Amino acid sequence: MDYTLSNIDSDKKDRIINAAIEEFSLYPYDKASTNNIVKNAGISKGLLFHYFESKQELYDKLVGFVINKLYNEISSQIKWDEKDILERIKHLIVVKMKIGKKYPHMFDFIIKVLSYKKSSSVDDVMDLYGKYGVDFQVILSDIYTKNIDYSLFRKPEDVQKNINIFQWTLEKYSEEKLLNLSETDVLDYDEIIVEIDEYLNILKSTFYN
Amino acid sequence: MDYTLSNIDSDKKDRIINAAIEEFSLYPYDKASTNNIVKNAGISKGLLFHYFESKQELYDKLVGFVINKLYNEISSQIKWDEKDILERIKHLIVVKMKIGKKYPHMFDFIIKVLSYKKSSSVDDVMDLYGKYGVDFQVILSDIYTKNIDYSLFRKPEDVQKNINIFQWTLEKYSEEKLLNLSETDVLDYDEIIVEIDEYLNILKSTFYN
DNA sequence: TATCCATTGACCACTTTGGTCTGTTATGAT
DNA sequence: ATCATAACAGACCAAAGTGGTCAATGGATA
Repeated sequence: MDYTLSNIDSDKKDRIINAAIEEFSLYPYDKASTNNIVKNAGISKGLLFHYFESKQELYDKLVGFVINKLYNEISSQIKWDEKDILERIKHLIVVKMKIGKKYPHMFDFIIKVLSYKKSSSVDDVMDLYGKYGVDFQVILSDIYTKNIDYSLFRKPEDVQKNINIFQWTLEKYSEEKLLNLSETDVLDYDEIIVEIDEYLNILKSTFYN
Repeated sequence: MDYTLSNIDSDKKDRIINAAIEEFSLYPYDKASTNNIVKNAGISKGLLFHYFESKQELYDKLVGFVINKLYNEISSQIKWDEKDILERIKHLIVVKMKIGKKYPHMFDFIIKVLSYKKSSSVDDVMDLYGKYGVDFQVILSDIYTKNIDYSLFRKPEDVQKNINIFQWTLEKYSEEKLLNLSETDVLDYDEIIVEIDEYLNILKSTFYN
């Protein structure tokens, strides 16, 4: 399976991918329109079906591409030697925001895919899902557990709930940040990290020793 | 304007409302299908257009009905004499969960409506939005500010961020609770309140004097 | 019996659907 | 220069879906 869709010219490829991701993240498979995709990608109907033999194949390849991309992006950027779970979460949030800025609908798309999980008829993609979808979710959970120093917490009996508070706080923070963003806005990550750090300090000073 | 849609038989009314809310919360106006609505409501096409003269009127009346319903439900159940913001938020969350259980898609629907805010051509509904949509958002903000005792906070300089942490934590909690719920499940509110109280205790003991 | 209105679903004109096909242009090897 | 092959366009197709209509039915009330 070709995760990169590399036989297509790079610029056009990005336009197709982005248009398709947007369409499939906006609407469920049946309501997603290939007409919209070609319109937004700025290509002809014929070309789309020259590259992909059907709407289904386009969708399947897209899932493969996106899961692969996210997996690589996240796993390569997480600092596994960081033992403080708050720093881990912060790092994940920033990575997610960066990806979300470049591919605005990638996360919506993959969340939809993983939650529906409706079996694809194409074996190749089920394999792919088994291979990467599972790994993808494993790595997400590893971030919160692997090599974490739980002795930092003031109250050992509340560790799980504390972690939830950490996670929920930072997730909502980034959601709201991305939500109030117009198309052309540029994210100032330094500024964001400063703001996140303020929350981190509050959380650390109250929940850690 | 008839907020109750009361000329329709109550049982059938609920089915139509729920089916329409679901369809409009799932898809944007153009992609929402009246065929789906009548199918899910278990009525004939003719009957829908007997009650509502067009798809647009159905949508407009629905917006009025839902905003009115939410406004009344929330404003009547909030305890305005409660000075602890955490208790306020907790109460709001529980109310939201109860509404979300009876009308599963009402909140998705209204969030979509309020965020798009695309001007309706029907004056009546713009008035309605001006009247209730604004009030609705005012009341939501009042919950977090009106008659709140801020002296409870340990660190006065962090009050706003602390409140954000409270809000985000409890919102995410309820979102996840409702998300992992199958259609037939019954919500045990006593149990939920116990669980929320555990979070409240943690937050109070760390952020309050 | 006559009136009335809720209710049905076949039906309409129109749009949109995924996909095809023929033709044209660009590329690049010989 | 030639020829093959790929890239690309867009008119076109049958099929499905769209919002909306309307004559017909059935049940209730007077």
